[in-house]
Amino acid sequence: MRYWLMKSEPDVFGIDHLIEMPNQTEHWDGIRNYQARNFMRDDMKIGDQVLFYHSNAKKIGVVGTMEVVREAYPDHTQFDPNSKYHDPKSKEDNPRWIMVDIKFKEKFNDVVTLAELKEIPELSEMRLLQKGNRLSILPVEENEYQIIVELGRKK
DNA sequence: GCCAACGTTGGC
DNA sequence: GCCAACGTTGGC
Repeated sequence: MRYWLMKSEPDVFGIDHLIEMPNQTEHWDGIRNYQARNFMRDDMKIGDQVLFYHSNAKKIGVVGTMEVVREAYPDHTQFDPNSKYHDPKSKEDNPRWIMVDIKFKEKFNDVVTLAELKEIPELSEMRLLQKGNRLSILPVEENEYQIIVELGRKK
């Protein structure tokens, strides 16, 4: 089993949106970065555990956890001319972009903020905290995942 | 709103 | 293949 962190802007799709979805499950569409896509396509498996991260928010940080419930399949928004994620270069018979399905697991009482994460020595190697990181999907080490979930549950 | 740090595009 | 110009992400 692997561990991941996935970013989303709460104004667009936050953890509360996920909680309100049918079966508390939603497809993670709109990924248009090749590295992030490759993580989803090649390495993300059913049962993988995921930290839900709010970016561009009043309170930036990890807000809860989710689980992968469906592995990579084509992201339909790439073929929709009305979608902001429309990609005219992507062909139906050879889709460029894919997505996975994610199910809600747990919401912390409060955000484990980015500032807090930066202060924890054990997390100093986290990819999330490295300079210049902009990937919206990142692998997380098991111990890093455990530390963050423990912090969240104490909130 | 600013801007650093990327990633992508396209001319050559 | 190089690289300038442009676009995006995301923290502050």
